[in-house]
Amino acid sequence: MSNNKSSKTAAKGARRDDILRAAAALFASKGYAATSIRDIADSVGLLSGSLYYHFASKEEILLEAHARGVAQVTEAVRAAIAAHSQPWQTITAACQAHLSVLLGPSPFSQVITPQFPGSFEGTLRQTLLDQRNDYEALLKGLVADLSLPDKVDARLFRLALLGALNWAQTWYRESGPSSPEEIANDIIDMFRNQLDESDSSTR
Amino acid sequence: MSNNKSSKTAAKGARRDDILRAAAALFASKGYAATSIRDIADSVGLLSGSLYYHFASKEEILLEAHARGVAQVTEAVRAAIAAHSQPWQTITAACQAHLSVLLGPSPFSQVITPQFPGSFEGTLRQTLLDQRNDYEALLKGLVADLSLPDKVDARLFRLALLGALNWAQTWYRESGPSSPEEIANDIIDMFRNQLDESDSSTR
DNA sequence: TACTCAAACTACCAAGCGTTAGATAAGCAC
DNA sequence: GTGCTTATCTAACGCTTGGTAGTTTGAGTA
Repeated sequence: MSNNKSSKTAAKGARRDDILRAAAALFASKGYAATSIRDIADSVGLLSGSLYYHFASKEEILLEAHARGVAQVTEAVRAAIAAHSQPWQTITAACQAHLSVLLGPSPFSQVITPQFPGSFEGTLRQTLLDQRNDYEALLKGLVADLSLPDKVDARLFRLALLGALNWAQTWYRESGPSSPEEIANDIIDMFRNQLDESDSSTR
Repeated sequence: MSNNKSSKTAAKGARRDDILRAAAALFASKGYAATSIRDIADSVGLLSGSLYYHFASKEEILLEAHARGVAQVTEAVRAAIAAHSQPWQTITAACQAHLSVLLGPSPFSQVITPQFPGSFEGTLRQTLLDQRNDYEALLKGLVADLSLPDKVDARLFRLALLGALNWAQTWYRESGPSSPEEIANDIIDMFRNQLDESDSSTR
């Protein structure tokens, strides 16, 4: 029965997913080093040894969770970009997508930022960096399209914007007054007006 | 001999200082959870048990290192503020001081940011938050003095600015093209011009 | 009914963890 | 020089860590 096979596959995928999801949530809230393999197993209702049927190591869990987080953000931003053509509208939509995934319910995207600071070493560190590279390149392109005035350094603009956005992970509460999209929009506004004196037609 | 006593006190203080310094550097680079008491002892040339002559626990080391970091930044910013009176000049000087300490050689200030994300629980978490509160209040005052236009939310302005600045910890390299002061200055510029159409006299 | 196999469990390992207690050696005080 | 203090080392404690090996379970297949 093909139905059988597919449900089995789905079930297996679901288990992996559960584990990754639980691990991502724990990594995001306590940090990677402070999260034990037993914490993860507990939170998904298994015993510690059982995780090694699904994953080869703790590192593998981190890498896959991180990859999913990056993929989710990238996808959302790609979709947002595709829906616009005017550069400032495009980057605004991209920032909204970025922040709404980052502050949204998915535990994967929350793994991305706080872990980063260089806390890791060697191969692990490099793999994490590689996973981000495509996304960084995407953002670079968006900033380049803005054709900023010469006096504004595009690199610093991108880094400052990204910092302002990502920092929201530190203080954002779902119960607060603004949605992620509103926050992203307001932040973009702060970065904008002085830069486009000659091109405020779309505002 | 009073000389004797003072040199003794100084020596003791110096040891504590060495340990805190080494611990702060390790916490900043590997994270608190991933840093063992033996790592700290090794890096200062002692054995693990000996640290407990100087500190009661690993947590105490973190708390004191964190407090020193916050104190260093606060002091630098206070001094910068005192030297100016015009609001935008004042906040610019404050941001320069903030960033130059944060990206400077002191390991203490580097403990402040990356550790934060909520990674800690209970009393420890609250104590860390309390240590930051005074500094946050200081910044709030600076932003309030700017008398921003009504359409700009002062809270979001402060958080976005702080995010843009602090994010530099992620990407700043001493070998890069800009100094912390230049970076802070350029970031403030990005946030500024659109906000003071009526008050650009000091630019 | 017997076989297969995914998916879990049980039980353990060696290493490392934070922390403690007691011994030791040097320096100052009387 | 005897005694107190400071700063360290030695050695161990109980516990947790990431990881492994072997066993059991239960459902699907022949």
